[in-house]
Amino acid sequence: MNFNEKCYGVLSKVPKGKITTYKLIAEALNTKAYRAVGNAMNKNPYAPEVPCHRVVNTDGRVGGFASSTEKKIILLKKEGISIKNSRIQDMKRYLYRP
DNA sequence: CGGTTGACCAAGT
DNA sequence: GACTTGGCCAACC
Repeated sequence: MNFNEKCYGVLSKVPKGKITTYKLIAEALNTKAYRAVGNAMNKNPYAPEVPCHRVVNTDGRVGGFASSTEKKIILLKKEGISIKNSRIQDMKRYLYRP
């Protein structure tokens, strides 16, 4: 099992309507490679299976997305998360921590 | 094997 | 708030 698969494994546990952060994923894997986690998401071969759009930055920013940040925001809004100016509103409310 | 790159983070200005 | 700096770790030349 390589690093990326572990990331996908953790991410797939995030329920719909909630979000998590790159840092939390790294912590769940018992490592500090939040940056490498971002790389893993960018590749994301398990596209529909792994909801990579539910991963945001620790400071409440949405972060990036392979297609476009806008697309990510739309998806999150559809899940019931309010976003303003690429930032999560009330992130604590939606945050899912392992 | 070293250097660069990123969907990052924390602390400083 | 916004922007900069230094640090971090895996993947890829």
